Amino acid sequence: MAARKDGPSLWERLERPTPTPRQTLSPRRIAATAVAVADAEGLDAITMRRLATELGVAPMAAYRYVSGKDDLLELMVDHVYAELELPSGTAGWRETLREIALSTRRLMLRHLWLAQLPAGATLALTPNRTAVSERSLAALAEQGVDPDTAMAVAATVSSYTGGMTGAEIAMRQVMAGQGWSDEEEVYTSLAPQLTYLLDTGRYPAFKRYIFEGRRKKDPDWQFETGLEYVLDGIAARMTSSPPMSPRDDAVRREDETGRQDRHETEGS
Amino acid sequence: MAARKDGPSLWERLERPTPTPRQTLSPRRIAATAVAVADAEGLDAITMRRLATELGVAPMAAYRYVSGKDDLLELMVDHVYAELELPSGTAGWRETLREIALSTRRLMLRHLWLAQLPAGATLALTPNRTAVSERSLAALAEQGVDPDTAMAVAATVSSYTGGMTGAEIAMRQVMAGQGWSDEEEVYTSLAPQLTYLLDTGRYPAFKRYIFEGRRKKDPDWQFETGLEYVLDGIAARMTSSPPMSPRDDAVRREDETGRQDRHETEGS
DNA sequence: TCATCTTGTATACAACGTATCAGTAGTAGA
DNA sequence: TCTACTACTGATACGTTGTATACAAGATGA
Repeated sequence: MAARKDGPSLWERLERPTPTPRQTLSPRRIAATAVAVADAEGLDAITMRRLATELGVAPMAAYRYVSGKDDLLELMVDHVYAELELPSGTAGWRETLREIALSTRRLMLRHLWLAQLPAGATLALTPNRTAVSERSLAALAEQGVDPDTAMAVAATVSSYTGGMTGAEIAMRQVMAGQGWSDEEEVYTSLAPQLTYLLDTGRYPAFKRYIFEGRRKKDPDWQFETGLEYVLDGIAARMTSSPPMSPRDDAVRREDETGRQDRHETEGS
Repeated sequence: MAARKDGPSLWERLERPTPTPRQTLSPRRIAATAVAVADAEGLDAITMRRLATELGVAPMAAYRYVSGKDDLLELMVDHVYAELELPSGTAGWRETLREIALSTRRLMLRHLWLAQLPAGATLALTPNRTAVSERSLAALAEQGVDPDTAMAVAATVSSYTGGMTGAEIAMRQVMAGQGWSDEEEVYTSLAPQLTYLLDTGRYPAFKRYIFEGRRKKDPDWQFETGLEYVLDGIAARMTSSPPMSPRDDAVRREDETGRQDRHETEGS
């Protein structure tokens, strides 16, 4: 502490690892690194300190770019939503919404930690997430659907998608933690909690599904079945009540919208 | 440290506050207390220490009853699901599923922290949560729906319900944090984040909703509209493909099922 | 050359979840 | 009535976490 104001000696200077090329950090790099860690080890591995070591930087360094951990999580969400491939644009509303739903599910399965986020964080209004909503709303507006209905429809599909996929991921992780195989010895190697529940006899219909369900191991079928229900229900209303003010001039062309020229956080 | 083995003196004994009536704790009391705190101050207020002081007990005391904080959260979830009023049983599947969805939404709005839980915890298989699934599955089985389809239907509705209500709660909290009033000065007092997004011009359909949406402040309408879509879509499939093996003997009566004689965590 | 801005670093702290162990009130045998 | 036992609660402590604050070193512009 004595030689503080004298500056470092020559030897100290020589020993200093690298003259730290400035600007080693950026929101992009931070997001990409955090996402890589979360993909590999789950959301619990995301720690400001862990992130710092992964970036090769002091624990507090990232705070120049994110105001705190919540910010970091938002950044991560936006970063991965840039991956989501949006349908090209000429298909009808139904095909558009369907493809967005399937893409979203694939995205969540690729980044399981998305399902571990508190419900609020998943819904944060980040640029790339908003682009997805925009695509859905635009497809509906093009059909002449009024804004309120369009939002209700889009919210319905995306709620279904998020909820269903979240449940699928939770189930997967329980099964992985339990070391289940792929076959039908479900009951014998059941999680103790579940065994207890079923044996109370209070859940016969649930039990029947566990024993007799054939599609238990087919999450694709489950997801797509439910998705068709939802889309069918929407379609019924769309055709029964004729579209209001089709080609309203307030409906912008969406060629100019969407994802080209995206926000900072992009690519991977 | 000297008089350790002599035991407390008479005066010490007299001074001891209460001779601690045994069994001050129980899972019920723990759950009820934790729920009360979370209801009043949000999930972040739930701390093992805070819980302990609220119970008037040492920080580690609760660990005799829950193995850790995750356990505590599960206990809380189960505790509040005991509140959920299940439909009485004679209505058709559609009315049953509809009422369960509405009840679930009301429950979540009463306990906003349910939406803050990581997606996995909300789906934990607790007795009272399973009772809700059971009720849906039973209503469908009674109609002769096979177990796989019944589960797909039930999962669809509950995914929709959880996702939609979670989004509603997140929105509410953003609005509350921003101090919005009830009227149409939406854009001027908009959250800065949202203002920025809209001004990029990349989200015209989204922007149109913000400016022209009439039902923005009507979450009941939004929820029920989407719910009808979902139920309509299910109904279409149910009638088009005739039920298989109606009154199959594997379909138990559900008079005996459901929620009477519930698990430990009950009431409030 | 010097002041200023930017960017990463060092240190520190309060709060958290929880392991461990000690104490103590009730119960059961003698 | 005494003693041993058991079930429960309390105290203490440790490692980790998010983050406030103050500082230093490279970059920049006069």
